[in-house]
Amino acid sequence: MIAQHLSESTEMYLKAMAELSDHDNVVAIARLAERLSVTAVSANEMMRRLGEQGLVTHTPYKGVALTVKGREVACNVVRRQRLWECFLYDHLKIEWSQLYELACSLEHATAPEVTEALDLFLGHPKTCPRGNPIPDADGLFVPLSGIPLSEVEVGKTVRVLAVNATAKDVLKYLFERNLLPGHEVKVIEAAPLQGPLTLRLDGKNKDVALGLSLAEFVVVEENSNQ
Amino acid sequence: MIAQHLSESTEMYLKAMAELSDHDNVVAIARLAERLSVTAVSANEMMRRLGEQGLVTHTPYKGVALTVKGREVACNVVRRQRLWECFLYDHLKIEWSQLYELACSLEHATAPEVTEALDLFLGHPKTCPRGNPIPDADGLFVPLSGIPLSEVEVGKTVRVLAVNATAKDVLKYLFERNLLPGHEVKVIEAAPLQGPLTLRLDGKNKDVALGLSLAEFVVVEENSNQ
DNA sequence: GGGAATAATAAGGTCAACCATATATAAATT
DNA sequence: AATTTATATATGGTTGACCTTATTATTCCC
Repeated sequence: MIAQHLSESTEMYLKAMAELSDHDNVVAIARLAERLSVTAVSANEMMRRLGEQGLVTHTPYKGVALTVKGREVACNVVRRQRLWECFLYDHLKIEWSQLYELACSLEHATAPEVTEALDLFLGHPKTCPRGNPIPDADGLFVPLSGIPLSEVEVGKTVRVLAVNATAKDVLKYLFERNLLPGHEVKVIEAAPLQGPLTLRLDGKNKDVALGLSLAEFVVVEENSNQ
Repeated sequence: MIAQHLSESTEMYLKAMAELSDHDNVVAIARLAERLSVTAVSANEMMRRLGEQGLVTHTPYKGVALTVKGREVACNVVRRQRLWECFLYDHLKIEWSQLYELACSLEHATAPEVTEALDLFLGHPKTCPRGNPIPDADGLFVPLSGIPLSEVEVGKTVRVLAVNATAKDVLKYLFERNLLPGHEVKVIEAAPLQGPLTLRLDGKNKDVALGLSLAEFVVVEENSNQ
């Protein structure tokens, strides 16, 4: 199968689908539109086009899903994205909260030979600085087996596996509070009515309040200690 | 002056102008169109648009020239291009003849903070693997003081300073014949009627024939020995 | 079962960057 | 000076990816 060049727009839609799809792989077009900051009409049009290209399937009133071919492309886009994040962070010392955005521009301009040479240069990294797995050249990767911090029971202590946010301001906010892969978080309290969590980081004294919708972005390991 | 994002197309036009302009800085629109593989009509349209943005000036029937602002942008594009060439060659071990093309895609997707971090990472290189100078963050660089190999007198021995070609096949051809920066070339013979040059490389026995228009791409130092 | 919310489609518009064809104008050459 | 050649402009068309404003269809929930 010859990989003709797909537009930046196409790659962004496919990547967003891969990032948003859970269990059944289906994504509501409205969610996609939201993530990509376009109108629902535009997203619908795009889905028709991608459908014609055999990259997605659309079940009206249900949502869209990646085809095998679509998933292949999406994984490759994610691969490029996360490899660039590694490079920008480890070698260029770019600020953590800017990684996603800056790597995103580069990913669409990266030829296969550059992707593979970069992977080799970086020593075949398994995860990006945000903690997410990097698909290999065949699109394979070990999915994160964690749960959102928002679902952790009060009193438990867990370790952060990854941060799934993409927006720069959200990343900056989490970075400033040290909610980064590898850090330990104890859930001290969960305020009622979707109120914020109170967290204790790395056993330190100072506690941190975190809104529930922000806590959804933070993926932590499921099995806690004590 | 706030640097709003210019389109890839705009950057390519400005870069081509910087690469094609000689002495008086003026480029014929037909040359530009040729280099960018678009029709003269398209190039004319684009020059009107760039003129409105204050990036170029167009003197009808004479040609176009970069304004100060346009030159600033162009130098920055060239800077990004050549820094990426260094990275791709020195660190990713990408094939020499592919450097221009692959770096070209990346250059348009490179934010200022990445450019500067890359420059630092690379140790502020002065030239790219093709031998061309890399403008600094202010757009300053020492222009090459060389002449095309096509203009060297028969019998003289010169050193290659840079290769100005951009097309992959041309670069591959020159690479295979070792016409690379740093190598020594003796012009053995120049065939009449725009015929090819006969060259001796690095004092080796085997001679190389090179068409005149190809020899124009090879920039060599002016002052020869013997 | 009926209405509210959500989703899809239809119709028409914009914008950048291309294209072709035709005509007008300046420059260069004889 | 006249012709050829190069350059410029006018006109109209295309494509991808957006947009808005209806209108229609479906699903969900009381």
